[in-house]
Amino acid sequence: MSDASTESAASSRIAQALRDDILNGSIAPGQRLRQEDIAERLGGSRLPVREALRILAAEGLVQIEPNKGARVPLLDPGEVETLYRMRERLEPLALSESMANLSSADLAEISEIQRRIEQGVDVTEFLILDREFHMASYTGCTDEHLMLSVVRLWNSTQHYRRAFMSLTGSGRAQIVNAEHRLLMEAMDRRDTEDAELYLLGHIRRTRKELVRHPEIFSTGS
Amino acid sequence: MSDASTESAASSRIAQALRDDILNGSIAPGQRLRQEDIAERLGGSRLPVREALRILAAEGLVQIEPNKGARVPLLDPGEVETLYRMRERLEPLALSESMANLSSADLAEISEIQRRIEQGVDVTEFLILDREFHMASYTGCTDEHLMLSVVRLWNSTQHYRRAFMSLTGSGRAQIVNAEHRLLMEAMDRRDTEDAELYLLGHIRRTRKELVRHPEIFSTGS
DNA sequence: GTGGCATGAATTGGATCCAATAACAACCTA
DNA sequence: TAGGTTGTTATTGGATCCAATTCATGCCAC
Repeated sequence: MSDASTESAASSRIAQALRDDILNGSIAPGQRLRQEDIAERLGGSRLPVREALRILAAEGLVQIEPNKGARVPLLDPGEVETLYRMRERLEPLALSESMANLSSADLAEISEIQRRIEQGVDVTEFLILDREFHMASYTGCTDEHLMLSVVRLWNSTQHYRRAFMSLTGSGRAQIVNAEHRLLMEAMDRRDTEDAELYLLGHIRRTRKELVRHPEIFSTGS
Repeated sequence: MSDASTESAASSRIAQALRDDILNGSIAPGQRLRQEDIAERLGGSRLPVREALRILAAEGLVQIEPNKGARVPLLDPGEVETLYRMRERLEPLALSESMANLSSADLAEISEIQRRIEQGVDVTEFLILDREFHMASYTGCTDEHLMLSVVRLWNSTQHYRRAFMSLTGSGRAQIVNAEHRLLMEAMDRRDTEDAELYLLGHIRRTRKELVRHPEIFSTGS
């Protein structure tokens, strides 16, 4: 994103570049990541690349096998389903911790993101905005552990969310928009209980739809 | 070849040694970990130490600040409370995923662990056995992501669990034993719903007790 | 006496080189 | 011809050396 930032170390910079590549689909699940290639492509030696891979492994974006290198995890339907069940449990908690600290400006920001979602229907754009929408609703949650776990869950499932959206098209967008609006309305009312419930339903419905589309997980090889 | 097992790489070996030191309290929260010291103490150069620290950071056992080194996280009461709320949500899920796959031999093993808990009252021993008890109840959960999250939560809160047990003594042990027995009984009945509920109550009660003892978090400085 | 600043030492981050391990291929043998 | 074996190559893991950053100490000015 912001290439202007020379503020961070080389290791963080490489991690960020790889993270972007994995999340936007440039690097597909199952693909192997050779240290030397990355070092040459992104600049620097292999050492910061190794550290970057460790960072990404901590975020669930790659998995490292000793003496075998790093690759983007290739998940089976059962694993993704469990990740969604984890989201169903953790994200309502993050939302409840966030609610009390959300300013009306924050709520306006969330509303603005949703407005943009309802305009643009491009899949790539939707994935970005949908993530922004939910993350914006968690900005009031100050707990680092909880937010890190939530981000990990989003990262690990990002590819399958994109595959699902690419497959089903914009037909389901209406349902998502309705769910988002219900969630926003509860948040505007400062009703934490309702907000948690709508969020739970939103994630759970998505999980059930994902499970019904196993073709998303075909490796294509 | 002096040691029995040449099984693991130096980086994993160092990580394991540090993990043990942190979990058993040899390295206290807030303490800084200098790479050169560790390298000298455990053998090897600084490089595998750096990788080991990354591994531990992924598990929540240390936190790394750029150019400032690694230290064992020092949590405040609010953070620990949130970690326990996360446990309340995730561990019943892990238990439910586990239940179907537990053999009667597994249940017997759990029962045996609980039997040993009810004999020995030593704090150090209790912490080990209590962890074994719960982890044994999750052995049927095959999902790596979920189990890794659960282990992270146990790791991050280990020190405060020890401080709490050291403080309150064995008076509370009776309550824990009663809760464990209720949980075991539900598991023996293959009643997942009840088991989840007892587990939730067990964790939640512990959280509330922890919150009522803020002296656990005094740094001592 | 106190605050800011510069200089030094200590520590982390990165690059290059070397060793160990694993994937791969060609070969030989039954 | 099939299977095992052995040698080669590619890739990761580790050690040493050098640079960059941070922290502490002490000094000087006010």
